Amino acid sequence: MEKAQIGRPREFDAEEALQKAMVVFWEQGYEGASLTDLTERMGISRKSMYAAFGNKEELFRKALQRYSEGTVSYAVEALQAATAREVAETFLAGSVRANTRPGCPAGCLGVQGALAVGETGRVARDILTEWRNGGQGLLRDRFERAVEEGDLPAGADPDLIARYVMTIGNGMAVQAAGGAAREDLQRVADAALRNWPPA
Amino acid sequence: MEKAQIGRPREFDAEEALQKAMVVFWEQGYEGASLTDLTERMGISRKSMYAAFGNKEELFRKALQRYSEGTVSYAVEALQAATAREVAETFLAGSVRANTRPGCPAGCLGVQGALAVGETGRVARDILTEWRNGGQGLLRDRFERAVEEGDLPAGADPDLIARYVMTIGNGMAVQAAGGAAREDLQRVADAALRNWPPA
DNA sequence: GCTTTTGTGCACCGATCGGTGCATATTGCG
DNA sequence: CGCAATATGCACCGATCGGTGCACAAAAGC
Repeated sequence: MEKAQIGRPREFDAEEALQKAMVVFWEQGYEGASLTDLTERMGISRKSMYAAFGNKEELFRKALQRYSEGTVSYAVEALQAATAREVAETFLAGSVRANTRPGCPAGCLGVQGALAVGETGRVARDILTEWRNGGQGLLRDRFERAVEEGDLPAGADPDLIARYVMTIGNGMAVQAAGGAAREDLQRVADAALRNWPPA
Repeated sequence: MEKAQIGRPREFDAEEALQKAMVVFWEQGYEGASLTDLTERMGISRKSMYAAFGNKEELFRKALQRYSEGTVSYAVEALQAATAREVAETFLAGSVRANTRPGCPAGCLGVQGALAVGETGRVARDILTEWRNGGQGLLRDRFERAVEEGDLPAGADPDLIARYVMTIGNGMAVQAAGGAAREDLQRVADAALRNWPPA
Protein backbone atom coordinates (compact mmCIF):
# COMPACT_ATOMS: atom_id res chain seq x y z
CA MET A 1 0.00 0.00 0.00
CA GLU A 2 2.63 2.53 -1.15
CA LYS A 3 1.82 6.23 -0.90
CA ALA A 4 1.44 7.97 -4.24
CA GLN A 5 2.73 11.52 -4.06
CA ILE A 6 1.88 12.51 -7.58
CA GLY A 7 -1.28 12.18 -9.60
CA ARG A 8 -4.88 12.26 -8.52
CA PRO A 9 -5.29 11.00 -4.95
CA ARG A 10 -7.65 8.11 -4.43
CA GLU A 11 -11.02 8.97 -3.05
CA PHE A 12 -11.42 6.00 -0.72
CA ASP A 13 -9.58 4.66 2.31
CA ALA A 14 -7.70 1.58 1.15
CA GLU A 15 -7.60 0.06 4.64
CA GLU A 16 -11.34 0.42 5.09
CA ALA A 17 -11.96 -1.06 1.67
CA LEU A 18 -9.65 -3.97 2.42
CA GLN A 19 -11.46 -4.59 5.68
CA LYS A 20 -14.76 -4.81 3.81
CA ALA A 21 -13.26 -7.15 1.23
CA MET A 22 -11.91 -9.35 4.03
CA VAL A 23 -15.38 -9.69 5.47
CA VAL A 24 -16.83 -10.68 2.10
CA PHE A 25 -14.17 -13.38 1.59
CA TRP A 26 -14.72 -14.56 5.15
CA GLU A 27 -18.45 -14.79 4.62
CA GLN A 28 -18.63 -16.19 1.11
CA GLY A 29 -15.26 -17.79 0.50
CA TYR A 30 -12.85 -16.97 -2.31
CA GLU A 31 -14.86 -18.51 -5.12
CA GLY A 32 -18.19 -17.44 -3.71
CA ALA A 33 -17.16 -13.80 -3.51
CA SER A 34 -17.62 -12.22 -6.94
CA LEU A 35 -15.95 -8.99 -7.99
CA THR A 36 -19.38 -7.43 -7.94
CA ASP A 37 -19.97 -8.59 -4.35
CA LEU A 38 -16.55 -7.34 -3.33
CA THR A 39 -16.52 -3.95 -4.99
CA GLU A 40 -20.09 -3.17 -3.98
CA ARG A 41 -19.26 -3.80 -0.32
CA MET A 42 -15.95 -1.97 -0.65
CA GLY A 43 -17.83 0.96 -2.08
CA ILE A 44 -15.49 1.37 -5.05
CA SER A 45 -15.47 0.55 -8.75
CA ARG A 46 -13.82 -2.47 -10.29
CA LYS A 47 -11.20 -0.21 -11.83
CA SER A 48 -10.26 1.32 -8.48
CA MET A 49 -9.99 -2.11 -6.92
CA TYR A 50 -7.62 -3.32 -9.64
CA ALA A 51 -5.57 -0.15 -9.42
CA ALA A 52 -5.25 -0.41 -5.64
CA PHE A 53 -4.93 -4.14 -5.07
CA GLY A 54 -3.89 -5.81 -8.32
CA ASN A 55 -6.49 -8.49 -8.89
CA LYS A 56 -8.84 -10.79 -7.00
CA GLU A 57 -6.07 -13.13 -5.90
CA GLU A 58 -3.90 -10.31 -4.60
CA LEU A 59 -6.89 -8.78 -2.86
CA PHE A 60 -7.43 -12.12 -1.15
CA ARG A 61 -3.79 -12.31 -0.09
CA LYS A 62 -3.99 -8.82 1.39
CA ALA A 63 -7.31 -9.56 3.07
CA LEU A 64 -5.77 -12.65 4.67
CA GLN A 65 -2.81 -10.62 5.85
CA ARG A 66 -5.17 -8.09 7.41
CA TYR A 67 -7.07 -10.97 8.99
CA SER A 68 -3.85 -12.34 10.47
CA GLU A 69 -2.78 -9.03 11.89
CA GLY A 70 -6.21 -8.09 13.19
CA THR A 71 -8.71 -10.83 13.90
CA VAL A 72 -6.07 -13.46 14.61
CA SER A 73 -3.59 -11.30 16.48
CA TYR A 74 -4.42 -13.30 19.60
CA ALA A 75 -2.35 -16.14 18.14
CA VAL A 76 0.91 -14.22 18.34
CA GLU A 77 0.12 -13.25 21.90
CA ALA A 78 -0.71 -16.84 22.75
CA LEU A 79 2.73 -17.96 21.59
CA GLN A 80 4.28 -15.62 24.12
CA ALA A 81 2.47 -17.11 27.09
CA ALA A 82 4.69 -18.41 29.86
CA THR A 83 3.79 -22.09 29.72
CA ALA A 84 2.74 -24.52 27.01
CA ARG A 85 -0.56 -24.96 28.72
CA GLU A 86 -1.20 -21.23 28.80
CA VAL A 87 -0.23 -21.06 25.13
CA ALA A 88 -2.90 -23.63 24.31
CA GLU A 89 -5.47 -22.02 26.58
CA THR A 90 -4.91 -18.55 25.17
CA PHE A 91 -4.87 -19.81 21.61
CA LEU A 92 -8.11 -21.73 21.96
CA ALA A 93 -9.87 -19.00 23.91
CA GLY A 94 -8.85 -16.54 21.20
CA SER A 95 -10.13 -18.89 18.54
CA VAL A 96 -13.47 -19.18 20.29
CA ARG A 97 -13.86 -15.43 20.38
CA ALA A 98 -12.62 -14.85 16.83
CA ASN A 99 -14.94 -17.52 15.46
CA THR A 100 -17.99 -16.05 17.12
CA ARG A 101 -17.39 -12.33 17.03
CA PRO A 102 -20.63 -10.34 16.81
CA GLY A 103 -20.72 -8.25 13.65
CA CYS A 104 -18.27 -10.55 11.89
CA PRO A 105 -18.96 -13.68 9.88
CA ALA A 106 -19.03 -16.87 11.94
CA GLY A 107 -16.04 -19.17 11.61
CA CYS A 108 -12.53 -18.60 10.33
CA LEU A 109 -11.44 -17.07 7.03
CA GLY A 110 -8.40 -19.32 7.02
CA VAL A 111 -10.58 -22.41 7.15
CA GLN A 112 -13.69 -21.59 5.19
CA GLY A 113 -12.14 -19.15 2.72
CA ALA A 114 -11.13 -21.88 0.31
CA LEU A 115 -11.27 -25.47 1.57
CA ALA A 116 -12.56 -27.35 -1.48
CA VAL A 117 -12.48 -25.36 -4.70
CA GLY A 118 -12.52 -25.61 -8.47
CA GLU A 119 -9.75 -24.66 -10.84
CA THR A 120 -10.13 -20.94 -10.22
CA GLY A 121 -9.69 -21.29 -6.46
CA ARG A 122 -6.61 -23.52 -6.36
CA VAL A 123 -4.21 -20.70 -5.57
CA ALA A 124 -6.40 -19.36 -2.76
CA ARG A 125 -6.76 -22.87 -1.36
CA ASP A 126 -3.00 -23.38 -1.36
CA ILE A 127 -2.47 -20.00 0.26
CA LEU A 128 -4.80 -20.97 3.11
CA THR A 129 -3.30 -24.44 3.51
CA GLU A 130 0.09 -22.80 3.82
CA TRP A 131 -1.35 -20.29 6.29
CA ARG A 132 -2.82 -22.98 8.53
CA ASN A 133 0.30 -25.12 8.35
CA GLY A 134 2.41 -22.10 9.12
CA GLY A 135 0.40 -21.35 12.23
CA GLN A 136 0.60 -24.95 13.31
CA GLY A 137 4.36 -24.83 12.77
CA LEU A 138 4.65 -21.86 15.11
CA LEU A 139 2.74 -23.77 17.77
CA ARG A 140 5.01 -26.77 17.29
CA ASP A 141 8.11 -24.61 17.62
CA ARG A 142 6.72 -23.15 20.82
CA PHE A 143 5.98 -26.60 22.23
CA GLU A 144 9.42 -27.76 21.21
CA ARG A 145 10.86 -24.96 23.28
CA ALA A 146 8.57 -26.00 26.14
CA VAL A 147 10.05 -29.50 26.02
CA GLU A 148 13.56 -28.08 26.09
CA GLU A 149 12.63 -25.90 29.04
CA GLY A 150 11.16 -28.84 30.92
CA ASP A 151 7.75 -27.19 30.79
CA LEU A 152 6.50 -30.22 28.87
CA PRO A 153 7.70 -33.75 29.75
CA ALA A 154 10.78 -34.96 27.90
CA GLY A 155 8.86 -37.56 25.94
CA ALA A 156 6.19 -35.15 24.72
CA ASP A 157 5.68 -34.85 20.96
CA PRO A 158 5.50 -31.15 20.03
CA ASP A 159 4.26 -31.93 16.55
CA LEU A 160 1.36 -33.99 17.87
CA ILE A 161 0.49 -31.45 20.53
CA ALA A 162 0.45 -28.64 17.98
CA ARG A 163 -1.72 -30.70 15.66
CA TYR A 164 -4.04 -31.53 18.54
CA VAL A 165 -4.52 -27.88 19.45
CA MET A 166 -4.91 -26.83 15.84
CA THR A 167 -7.40 -29.61 15.12
CA ILE A 168 -9.60 -28.35 17.95
CA GLY A 169 -9.28 -24.84 16.54
CA ASN A 170 -10.16 -26.00 13.03
CA GLY A 171 -13.08 -27.98 14.33
CA MET A 172 -14.42 -25.03 16.26
CA ALA A 173 -14.27 -22.97 13.08
CA VAL A 174 -16.51 -25.51 11.35
CA GLN A 175 -18.79 -25.57 14.38
CA ALA A 176 -19.01 -21.79 14.38
CA ALA A 177 -19.74 -21.69 10.66
CA GLY A 178 -22.63 -24.01 11.44
CA GLY A 179 -23.99 -21.64 14.03
CA ALA A 180 -22.48 -22.86 17.31
CA ALA A 181 -22.62 -20.39 20.19
CA ARG A 182 -19.56 -18.89 21.84
CA GLU A 183 -20.27 -20.51 25.22
CA ASP A 184 -20.67 -23.94 23.65
CA LEU A 185 -17.34 -23.63 21.88
CA GLN A 186 -15.61 -22.41 25.02
CA ARG A 187 -16.89 -25.49 26.84
CA VAL A 188 -15.38 -27.65 24.09
CA ALA A 189 -12.08 -25.81 24.47
CA ASP A 190 -12.19 -26.34 28.23
CA ALA A 191 -12.90 -30.02 27.73
CA ALA A 192 -10.03 -30.37 25.27
CA LEU A 193 -7.64 -28.81 27.77
CA ARG A 194 -8.67 -31.01 30.68
CA ASN A 195 -6.19 -33.46 29.33
CA TRP A 196 -2.81 -31.76 29.23
CA PRO A 197 -0.42 -32.45 27.78
CA PRO A 198 -2.61 -34.44 25.38
CA ALA A 199 0.15 -36.97 24.72
CA MET B 1 -33.83 -43.45 -8.93
CA GLU B 2 -37.04 -45.04 -10.24
CA LYS B 3 -36.82 -47.72 -12.92
CA ALA B 4 -38.33 -46.67 -16.22
CA GLN B 5 -40.04 -49.57 -17.91
CA ILE B 6 -41.03 -47.77 -21.03
CA GLY B 7 -39.11 -45.59 -23.43
CA ARG B 8 -35.48 -45.67 -24.43
CA PRO B 9 -33.35 -47.05 -21.60
CA ARG B 10 -30.55 -44.87 -20.32
CA GLU B 11 -27.11 -45.81 -21.53
CA PHE B 12 -25.25 -45.14 -18.28
CA ASP B 13 -25.31 -46.54 -14.76
CA ALA B 14 -26.94 -43.90 -12.59
CA GLU B 15 -25.23 -45.15 -9.43
CA GLU B 16 -21.80 -45.02 -11.02
CA ALA B 17 -22.49 -41.56 -12.37
CA LEU B 18 -23.67 -40.39 -8.95
CA GLN B 19 -20.54 -41.79 -7.37
CA LYS B 20 -18.41 -39.78 -9.78
CA ALA B 21 -20.44 -36.65 -9.13
CA MET B 22 -20.01 -37.17 -5.39
CA VAL B 23 -16.25 -37.27 -5.80
CA VAL B 24 -16.26 -34.03 -7.80
CA PHE B 25 -18.35 -32.24 -5.14
CA TRP B 26 -16.09 -33.67 -2.46
CA GLU B 27 -12.98 -32.47 -4.25
CA GLN B 28 -14.11 -29.06 -5.50
CA GLY B 29 -17.07 -28.12 -3.33
CA TYR B 30 -20.56 -27.28 -4.52
CA GLU B 31 -19.74 -23.93 -6.05
CA GLY B 32 -16.38 -25.03 -7.38
CA ALA B 33 -17.87 -27.98 -9.24
CA SER B 34 -19.25 -26.74 -12.55
CA LEU B 35 -21.76 -28.66 -14.59
CA THR B 36 -19.01 -29.19 -17.12
CA ASP B 37 -16.71 -30.66 -14.44
CA LEU B 38 -19.51 -32.86 -13.18
CA THR B 39 -20.87 -34.21 -16.45
CA GLU B 40 -17.41 -34.79 -17.91
CA ARG B 41 -16.43 -36.90 -14.91
CA MET B 42 -19.80 -38.63 -14.88
CA GLY B 43 -19.31 -39.42 -18.56
CA ILE B 44 -22.75 -38.16 -19.56
CA SER B 45 -24.26 -35.13 -21.24
CA ARG B 46 -25.83 -32.22 -19.42
CA LYS B 47 -29.20 -33.31 -20.74
CA SER B 48 -28.83 -36.82 -19.34
CA MET B 49 -27.79 -35.44 -15.97
CA TYR B 50 -30.83 -33.18 -15.77
CA ALA B 51 -33.13 -35.99 -16.87
CA ALA B 52 -31.72 -38.39 -14.28
CA PHE B 53 -31.06 -36.13 -11.29
CA GLY B 54 -33.10 -32.95 -11.69
CA ASN B 55 -30.57 -30.15 -11.37
CA LYS B 56 -27.27 -29.34 -9.73
CA GLU B 57 -28.80 -28.88 -6.30
CA GLU B 58 -30.65 -32.18 -6.45
CA LEU B 59 -27.54 -33.90 -7.72
CA PHE B 60 -25.71 -32.53 -4.69
CA ARG B 61 -28.42 -33.78 -2.36
CA LYS B 62 -28.23 -37.24 -3.87
CA ALA B 63 -24.45 -37.21 -3.82
CA LEU B 64 -24.54 -36.36 -0.12
CA GLN B 65 -27.00 -39.16 0.51
CA ARG B 66 -24.68 -41.58 -1.25
CA TYR B 67 -21.82 -40.21 0.79
CA SER B 68 -23.76 -40.80 3.99
CA GLU B 69 -24.68 -44.34 3.09
CA GLY B 70 -21.25 -45.25 1.76
CA THR B 71 -18.25 -43.32 2.92
CA VAL B 72 -19.78 -42.36 6.26
CA SER B 73 -21.54 -45.62 7.03
CA TYR B 74 -19.09 -46.11 9.89
CA ALA B 75 -21.04 -43.47 11.80
CA VAL B 76 -24.16 -45.59 12.06
CA GLU B 77 -22.09 -48.53 13.22
CA ALA B 78 -20.35 -46.34 15.75
CA LEU B 79 -23.69 -45.41 17.32
CA GLN B 80 -24.36 -49.07 17.94
CA ALA B 81 -21.21 -49.66 19.94
CA ALA B 82 -21.72 -50.96 23.47
CA THR B 83 -20.32 -48.04 25.43
CA ALA B 84 -20.14 -44.30 24.96
CA ARG B 85 -16.40 -44.50 24.86
CA GLU B 86 -16.50 -47.13 22.13
CA VAL B 87 -18.96 -44.98 20.22
CA ALA B 88 -16.51 -42.09 20.28
CA GLU B 89 -13.56 -44.32 19.46
CA THR B 90 -15.29 -45.96 16.52
CA PHE B 91 -16.64 -42.68 15.25
CA LEU B 92 -13.29 -40.94 15.32
CA ALA B 93 -11.38 -43.90 13.90
CA GLY B 94 -13.90 -44.07 11.07
CA SER B 95 -13.51 -40.34 10.49
CA VAL B 96 -9.75 -40.70 10.30
CA ARG B 97 -10.05 -43.39 7.66
CA ALA B 98 -12.79 -41.66 5.67
CA ASN B 99 -10.86 -38.41 5.63
CA THR B 100 -7.70 -40.02 4.31
CA ARG B 101 -8.96 -42.73 2.01
CA PRO B 102 -6.55 -43.42 -0.86
CA GLY B 103 -8.25 -42.81 -4.19
CA CYS B 104 -10.75 -40.42 -2.63
CA PRO B 105 -10.45 -36.69 -2.05
CA ALA B 106 -8.90 -35.76 1.28
CA GLY B 107 -11.27 -34.44 3.93
CA CYS B 108 -15.03 -34.63 4.32
CA LEU B 109 -17.71 -33.73 1.79
CA GLY B 110 -19.99 -32.66 4.61
CA VAL B 111 -17.44 -30.11 5.80
CA GLN B 112 -15.71 -28.80 2.71
CA GLY B 113 -18.60 -29.22 0.28
CA ALA B 114 -20.03 -25.82 1.10
CA LEU B 115 -18.70 -24.04 4.20
CA ALA B 116 -18.57 -20.41 3.05
CA VAL B 117 -20.40 -19.71 -0.17
CA GLY B 118 -21.96 -17.02 -2.30
CA GLU B 119 -25.59 -16.59 -3.16
CA THR B 120 -25.70 -19.64 -5.43
CA GLY B 121 -24.39 -21.97 -2.75
CA ARG B 122 -26.62 -20.99 0.15
CA VAL B 123 -28.90 -23.99 -0.21
CA ALA B 124 -26.00 -26.43 -0.38
CA ARG B 125 -24.44 -24.78 2.66
CA ASP B 126 -27.65 -25.09 4.63
CA ILE B 127 -28.02 -28.72 3.60
CA LEU B 128 -24.55 -29.50 4.94
CA THR B 129 -25.07 -27.55 8.14
CA GLU B 130 -28.22 -29.54 8.70
CA TRP B 131 -26.34 -32.73 7.89
CA ARG B 132 -23.57 -32.04 10.38
CA ASN B 133 -25.99 -30.94 13.08
CA GLY B 134 -28.08 -34.03 12.44
CA GLY B 135 -25.09 -36.29 12.94
CA GLN B 136 -24.14 -34.44 16.09
CA GLY B 137 -27.70 -34.85 17.31
CA LEU B 138 -27.49 -38.60 16.87
CA LEU B 139 -24.31 -38.66 18.91
CA ARG B 140 -25.97 -36.59 21.62
CA ASP B 141 -28.94 -38.94 21.73
CA ARG B 142 -26.60 -41.87 22.08
CA PHE B 143 -24.70 -40.20 24.90
CA GLU B 144 -27.98 -39.29 26.56
CA ARG B 145 -28.83 -42.97 26.56
CA ALA B 146 -25.40 -43.70 27.98
CA VAL B 147 -26.11 -41.36 30.89
CA GLU B 148 -29.43 -43.08 31.51
CA GLU B 149 -27.72 -46.45 31.42
CA GLY B 150 -25.06 -45.31 33.87
CA ASP B 151 -22.40 -45.82 31.21
CA LEU B 152 -21.61 -42.12 31.53
CA PRO B 153 -21.63 -40.38 34.93
CA ALA B 154 -24.93 -38.83 35.98
CA GLY B 155 -23.62 -35.28 35.71
CA ALA B 156 -22.23 -35.74 32.19
CA ASP B 157 -23.47 -33.35 29.51
CA PRO B 158 -24.41 -35.36 26.40
CA ASP B 159 -24.68 -32.23 24.29
CA LEU B 160 -21.19 -31.11 25.19
CA ILE B 161 -19.72 -34.56 24.72
CA ALA B 162 -21.30 -34.88 21.30
CA ARG B 163 -20.01 -31.45 20.33
CA TYR B 164 -16.58 -32.35 21.60
CA VAL B 165 -16.42 -35.49 19.51
CA MET B 166 -17.84 -33.76 16.44
CA THR B 167 -15.45 -30.84 16.81
CA ILE B 168 -12.52 -33.24 16.70
CA GLY B 169 -14.05 -34.88 13.64
CA ASN B 170 -14.60 -31.53 11.93
CA GLY B 171 -11.09 -30.44 12.77
CA MET B 172 -9.61 -33.62 11.36
CA ALA B 173 -11.49 -33.00 8.13
CA VAL B 174 -9.82 -29.61 7.82
CA GLN B 175 -6.48 -31.16 8.68
CA ALA B 176 -6.96 -33.85 6.07
CA ALA B 177 -7.98 -31.31 3.44
CA GLY B 178 -4.65 -29.63 4.19
CA GLY B 179 -2.76 -32.83 3.57
CA ALA B 180 -2.45 -34.42 7.02
CA ALA B 181 -1.51 -38.10 7.05
CA ARG B 182 -3.75 -40.85 8.37
CA GLU B 183 -1.36 -41.79 11.18
CA ASP B 184 -1.06 -38.21 12.36
CA LEU B 185 -4.83 -37.86 12.54
CA GLN B 186 -5.22 -41.14 14.37
CA ARG B 187 -2.74 -39.91 16.97
CA VAL B 188 -4.87 -36.80 17.41
CA ALA B 189 -7.95 -38.98 17.85
CA ASP B 190 -6.13 -41.10 20.42
CA ALA B 191 -5.04 -37.98 22.28
CA ALA B 192 -8.58 -36.60 22.28
CA LEU B 193 -9.87 -39.84 23.78
CA ARG B 194 -7.30 -40.03 26.56
CA ASN B 195 -9.64 -37.75 28.41
CA TRP B 196 -12.95 -39.57 28.72
CA PRO B 197 -15.58 -38.53 29.36
CA PRO B 198 -14.34 -35.10 28.28
CA ALA B 199 -16.61 -33.34 30.78
C1' DG C 1 -0.82 27.22 -18.05
C1' DC C 2 1.03 23.02 -19.43
C1' DT C 3 2.66 18.30 -18.98
C1' DT C 4 2.89 14.21 -16.35
C1' DT C 5 0.94 11.01 -13.32
C1' DT C 6 -2.58 8.64 -11.16
C1' DG C 7 -7.69 7.69 -10.02
C1' DT C 8 -12.53 7.20 -11.54
C1' DG C 9 -16.82 5.86 -14.16
C1' DC C 10 -18.77 3.38 -17.70
C1' DA C 11 -19.14 0.46 -21.24
C1' DC C 12 -17.46 -3.51 -22.83
C1' DC C 13 -14.47 -7.99 -23.53
C1' DG C 14 -14.34 -13.23 -24.25
C1' DA C 15 -15.26 -17.08 -21.29
C1' DT C 16 -18.00 -19.63 -18.49
C1' DC C 17 -22.06 -20.16 -15.56
C1' DG C 18 -26.52 -23.23 -14.82
C1' DG C 19 -30.01 -24.67 -17.66
C1' DT C 20 -32.94 -25.71 -22.09
C1' DG C 21 -35.13 -26.52 -27.11
C1' DC C 22 -35.12 -29.47 -30.58
C1' DA C 23 -34.26 -33.12 -33.69
C1' DT C 24 -33.22 -37.79 -33.45
C1' DA C 25 -32.72 -42.48 -31.46
C1' DT C 26 -34.35 -46.37 -28.94
C1' DT C 27 -37.48 -48.83 -26.25
C1' DG C 28 -42.55 -51.09 -24.82
C1' DC C 29 -47.15 -51.57 -26.12
C1' DG C 30 -51.10 -51.92 -29.22
C1' DC D 1 -46.53 -51.39 -38.36
C1' DG D 2 -47.72 -46.86 -35.64
C1' DC D 3 -47.67 -44.47 -31.29
C1' DA D 4 -46.33 -43.05 -26.72
C1' DA D 5 -42.51 -42.51 -23.76
C1' DT D 6 -37.95 -41.79 -22.53
C1' DA D 7 -32.77 -40.87 -23.67
C1' DT D 8 -29.23 -38.54 -26.18
C1' DG D 9 -26.29 -35.04 -28.64
C1' DC D 10 -25.70 -30.50 -29.94
C1' DA D 11 -26.44 -25.98 -30.28
C1' DC D 12 -27.97 -22.39 -27.85
C1' DC D 13 -30.08 -19.24 -23.95
C1' DG D 14 -29.57 -15.00 -20.81
C1' DA D 15 -26.75 -14.04 -16.87
C1' DT D 16 -22.65 -13.60 -14.70
C1' DC D 17 -17.66 -14.41 -14.35
C1' DG D 18 -12.84 -11.89 -13.83
C1' DG D 19 -10.74 -8.34 -16.10
C1' DT D 20 -9.91 -4.09 -19.37
C1' DG D 21 -10.03 0.23 -22.83
C1' DC D 22 -10.95 4.68 -22.87
C1' DA D 23 -12.33 9.30 -21.93
C1' DC D 24 -12.08 12.29 -18.37
C1' DA D 25 -10.90 14.29 -13.63
C1' DA D 26 -7.69 15.81 -10.17
C1' DA D 27 -3.35 16.20 -8.20
C1' DA D 28 2.26 17.64 -8.47
C1' DG D 29 6.21 19.69 -10.94
C1' DC D 30 7.73 22.86 -14.35
